[in-house]
Amino acid sequence: MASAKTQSIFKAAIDLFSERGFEKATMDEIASRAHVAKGTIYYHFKSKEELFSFLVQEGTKLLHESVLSKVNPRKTPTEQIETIIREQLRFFDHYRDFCVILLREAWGDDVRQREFRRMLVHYVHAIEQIMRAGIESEEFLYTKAETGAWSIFGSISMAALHHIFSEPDMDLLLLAPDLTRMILKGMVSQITKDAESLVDEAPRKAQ
Amino acid sequence: MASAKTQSIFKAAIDLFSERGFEKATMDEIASRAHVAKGTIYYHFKSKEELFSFLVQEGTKLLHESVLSKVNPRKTPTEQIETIIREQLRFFDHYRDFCVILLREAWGDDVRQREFRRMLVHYVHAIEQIMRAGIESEEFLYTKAETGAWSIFGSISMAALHHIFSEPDMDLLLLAPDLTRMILKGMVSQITKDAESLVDEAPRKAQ
Amino acid sequence: MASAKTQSIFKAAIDLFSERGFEKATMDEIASRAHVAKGTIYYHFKSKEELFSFLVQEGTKLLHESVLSKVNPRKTPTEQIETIIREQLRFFDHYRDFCVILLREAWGDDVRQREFRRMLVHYVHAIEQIMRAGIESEEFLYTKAETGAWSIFGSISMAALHHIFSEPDMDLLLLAPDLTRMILKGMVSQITKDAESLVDEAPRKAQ
Amino acid sequence: MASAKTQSIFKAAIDLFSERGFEKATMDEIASRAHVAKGTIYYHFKSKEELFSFLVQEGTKLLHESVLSKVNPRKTPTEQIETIIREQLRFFDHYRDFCVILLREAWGDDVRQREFRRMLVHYVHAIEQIMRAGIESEEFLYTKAETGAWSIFGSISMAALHHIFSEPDMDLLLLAPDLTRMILKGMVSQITKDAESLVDEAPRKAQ
DNA sequence: AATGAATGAGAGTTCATTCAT
DNA sequence: AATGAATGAACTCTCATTCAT
Repeated sequence: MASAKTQSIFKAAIDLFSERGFEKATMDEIASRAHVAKGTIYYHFKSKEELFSFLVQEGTKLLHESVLSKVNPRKTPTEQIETIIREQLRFFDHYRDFCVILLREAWGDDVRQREFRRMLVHYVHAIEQIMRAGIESEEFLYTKAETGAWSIFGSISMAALHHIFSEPDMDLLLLAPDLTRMILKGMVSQITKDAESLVDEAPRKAQ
Repeated sequence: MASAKTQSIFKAAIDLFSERGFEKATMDEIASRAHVAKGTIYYHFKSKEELFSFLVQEGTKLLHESVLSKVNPRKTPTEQIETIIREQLRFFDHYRDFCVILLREAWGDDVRQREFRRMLVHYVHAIEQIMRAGIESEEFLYTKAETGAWSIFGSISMAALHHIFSEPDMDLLLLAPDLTRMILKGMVSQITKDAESLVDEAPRKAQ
Repeated sequence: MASAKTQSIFKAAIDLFSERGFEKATMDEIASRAHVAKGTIYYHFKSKEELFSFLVQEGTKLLHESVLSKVNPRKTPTEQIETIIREQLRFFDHYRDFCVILLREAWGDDVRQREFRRMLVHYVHAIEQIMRAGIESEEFLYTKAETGAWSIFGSISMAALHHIFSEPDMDLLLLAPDLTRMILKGMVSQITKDAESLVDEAPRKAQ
Repeated sequence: MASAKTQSIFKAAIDLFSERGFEKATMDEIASRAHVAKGTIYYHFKSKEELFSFLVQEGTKLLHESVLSKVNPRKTPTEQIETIIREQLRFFDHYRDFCVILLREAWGDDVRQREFRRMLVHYVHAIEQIMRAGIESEEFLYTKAETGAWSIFGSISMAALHHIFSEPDMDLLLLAPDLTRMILKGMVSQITKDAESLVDEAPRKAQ
């Protein structure tokens, strides 16, 4: 599972799936970038789909671990969310290729895409749990936790994705302060916040 | 530009690009779903890329118009953002196929993808302008407008995308209240907000 | 179904399937011998299997028609069998390639092979019917008709097949007198026949 | 030549060549069914062709011995033929896999197939000799011995082959009485035989 | 303005064979 | 004597594009 060849195939595959997308990445090019013969890939992975699946599984597992292992469950939900934002940015910064794959290849009805979404859902669930705890303790405003979690995930991911393409040399961690503030405190400043009634307080029991 | 044939090719193409993605959608299937001969598509569009580009251009133009025409520039930035959230959700709800294409096909280095991003950037710029106005008038907390705009766009888009795949029958507009509250007021409730110092107030001049 | 291209693909396919067998015949070579591009074959036939099936169907249909149309149902079973031997040899002589395919590719558990056998069984059934009629009228010695029919088919086919490979220039029809005599009158001469009791008379009702 | 490994490779190869045919049987599957590593096969056999040739040689040698050792040269040609029919059926019943290989893989222009036919010809020659003796002694009707021998071989083989696929559980020896009668006495009953002149008496010297 | 038969470069995959251990 | 990871040539099949009609 971690021979030198397997490793180098793995690396080349991430590279190329990120660069060209699943469909346009070719096994020929993966092989040549991994400095192995094409047959060697098929000796280690049953098919292109399986290579991709393996990579996605390892990737999301790593995302899950990298981010959530940093979250201290004894801290407040607010602090936990703040950690998630920071660590997810750090992960995306480190694994830019995987980040691109993640946000591009998860949407569709292929088996591979469904499976990918399942792994992603698993990660977002963790955010959802923190939200629920915060709502329970009234530290957070009431929100449908599922929507909230995906909103947070989208906020971080899209900001990261945009910067990966528009400013490739930028350190994505620089986005953390702004994203944290926006996600936790919202856009509207204190001063005007009380006055407005645009946003209805959601009933605490509706869900 | 809008003959009956062109229209039906257009519809079929959106359908299939959304269903299968750019690479897996075939001209054969587009032709058959549009009830025209394959040659006919090439009579109207130079290539698959061009068909896709045309579709992306019309789509983002429509997104731009559908959403921004509803924004009243004489209202407050807060109200404008609220309108954008609602109208973007309405648009995504109406054009789910395009929404999927948008979020899946924009990321990569192909000409087609770059062009797609340029159109998208144009749309997000409009959000950015509103942010800047709000920050200027101190109605909004200070944030790097670019990051903020993409964060908002990501928040709405990802929540929508998730629900498109997990609850296909749901009316996406139902996400509006939660998203609006999260984006404008943030997650943290009033009570605890003052106490915490986790989120540093960003210096007003840094950008 | 009978365009010039389809015809030439058909011819080339028979040629090559006979020359190399189903597995070793390549679509590339079939295409080049048919003077069409490889894609053209796939435009007309879904797959190599389907091309083969089509060819087998046409071939066995032709065998069936060529041989059985010559059989006069008002003549005696003996005469009918004699016709079948002669006409099957004529067919094999004319379509040597198909003859080789027939006897080589029908045995196995692939869908293609099962289907092939079904067509073959259909042909041998016709021989079986004649046998049954002859047995009924006591013109023929009692024999299990199924076994008898396959015995006749095997006798003709194997003799033909052997000569196709060992004496490619020989007219297979020259085999007709010997085969007819052997099949109808057996090997043993009149003189000795009565004396021997080796072959038990089969009970007329056993089947 | 007969180590435990060689034996088990041999068995697995017969199995798979019969099940899938020469081309579709893979060395991987043969190795795995023989419970040896793939390299081991190549240690014992130079190539797939050679493995097949070895197997064919052993098989036809066994056929030759199994059948002809039962033929008593002091008995009449009629009795000898009767023995051959019975014993060939017994052999085919016992080695069904080899029987299928025999009748499927012998026809073609590959070296392997030519060699196979040479072995087969050797066996059929033995039948031919008996025929010649019978013709000489006027116990048999005059027939071109070569044609007659292949006719007999085809008759037995095709009947066996058909039943192997259509009634896998049947004992092939049950075919012996019918085949013996057909081959020795022919289809036509005594009563009508004299009357008919359809089958010309072949001139005794033509060959 | 519209067609669809024809194309061929290029994709994913298989597998007999080799060879260092 | 035996192994199995590695190879790459060769295979089937796909599909955007062309062009004569």
